[in-house]
Amino acid sequence: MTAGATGPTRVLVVDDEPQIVRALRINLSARGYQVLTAHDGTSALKAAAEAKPDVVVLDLGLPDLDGADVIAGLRGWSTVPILVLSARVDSSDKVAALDAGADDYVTKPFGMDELLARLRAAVRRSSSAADGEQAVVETSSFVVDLAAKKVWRDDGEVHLTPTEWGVLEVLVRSRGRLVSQRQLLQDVWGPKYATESHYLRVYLAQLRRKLEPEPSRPRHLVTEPGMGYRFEL
Amino acid sequence: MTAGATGPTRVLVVDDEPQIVRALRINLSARGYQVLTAHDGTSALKAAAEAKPDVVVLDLGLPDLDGADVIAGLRGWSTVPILVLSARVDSSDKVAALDAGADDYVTKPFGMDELLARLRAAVRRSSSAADGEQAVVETSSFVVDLAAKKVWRDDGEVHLTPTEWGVLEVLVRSRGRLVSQRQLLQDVWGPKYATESHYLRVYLAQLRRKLEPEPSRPRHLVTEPGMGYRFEL
DNA sequence: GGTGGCCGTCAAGAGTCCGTAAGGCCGGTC
DNA sequence: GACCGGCCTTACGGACTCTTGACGGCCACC
Repeated sequence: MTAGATGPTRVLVVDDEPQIVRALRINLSARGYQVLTAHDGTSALKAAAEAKPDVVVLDLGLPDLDGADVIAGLRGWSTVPILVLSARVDSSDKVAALDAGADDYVTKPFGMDELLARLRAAVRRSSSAADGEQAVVETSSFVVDLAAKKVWRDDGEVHLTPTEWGVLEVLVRSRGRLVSQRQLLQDVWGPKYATESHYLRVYLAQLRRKLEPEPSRPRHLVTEPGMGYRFEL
Repeated sequence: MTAGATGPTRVLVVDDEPQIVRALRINLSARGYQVLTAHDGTSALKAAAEAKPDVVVLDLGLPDLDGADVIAGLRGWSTVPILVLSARVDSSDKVAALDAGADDYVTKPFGMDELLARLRAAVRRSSSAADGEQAVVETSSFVVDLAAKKVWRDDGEVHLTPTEWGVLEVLVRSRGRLVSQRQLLQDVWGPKYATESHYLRVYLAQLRRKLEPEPSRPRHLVTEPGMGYRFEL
């Protein structure tokens, strides 16, 4: 549940050893991450500023800048999670990096499984922290705030019942995509109700009456006959 | 979930080896942390619910519960940083713990310097995430000072009982957003009370009587039937 | 042209949830 | 030992919501 903008998680990999970069790129891409790379501290700072990655994997042994300087350079304007990679096992190096603002420290050689798990942990933390900020979806006739659980129309706030919310939330969360009746029923009413498609007719009608400008000709809560329902902006 | 502002950082140390507990207690206390301890998973969950520590140091080799269960038990209601301590170096253990919701993983034997640095990093993250909150919140009919734990109305200071304050604090901290009954109960009474929703009816009524101009027609402490409660400015 | 499936609409009873008030229990204080 | 404040529990009336059934329109297929 990354904040606001959907899409793949962007990882900036900073290392001057091509083998490491290559191994990380392969493993991360295979798991659906979008991978950006930099080979020295200067270009890393530049890339971070331009691409705004969701997490940074940073090797400390860079040719141009000291590792602590790179961390400081990032921390000056960003709270992006930084996962430090280093060949140095000395604890004073770890302490220095962590106190400079790194989020985690992994020593080379590292297990790819462990690195990926630590990466997941770092991303999970930062996304849940930023949660509740950008959960607002806007259409031409109404506005949905998923975090606050509120809906507005031009003429003011609209009150929804819990079940109405359940249905709307599932649809809005997969905006644009088709949601099957079965899926919708299971998410809102539970697995036992997967075939009670009558419920959907009742509640979709209710939502349209409250939200659509012309309830009989819905533009945002659309029926796909025989398949399911779709929320369109 | 980090407690307001003041006071020393509270660390909950969970380990069944007295030597480790003792070493951590000495080192942490010397650096100004307030140390709580538990020697098994059950009492750890209980202590966490009651004392609301700012960070948890958790050994995985506990006598009663599996480490993953302890993590899951905490993550069910809290986002407190969890730093796992373990003798197992196998990477699958690390992956399991991190994916269960742990924030960091340190293998025994560990360097105290490194552990402290990782602890600082974990605390720094969670406190900066909770940062940017205003300590004083003002509505049209009363004023709440979260740091001082005080409330005023036009006609002077209002005395709240500890439980009343707990409820109000959770609601004010997520102002505007809906707080589910479950969330509210878990934050104020602890995870075991997640279904005792009649507590909320009683205490919300009490708060309204003390704070709302028209207790029977609340404007700031609003009920969303079937879903939860919401604090509005 | 008929028929059956699928969807939308409406209405009513059953059931759930909420607000309110009052009483008992416990621990602290004088 | 009596008092008191705070917390938990219980009961009840009322409002709202969910569920359910019936009916009509639309379309595709026979």
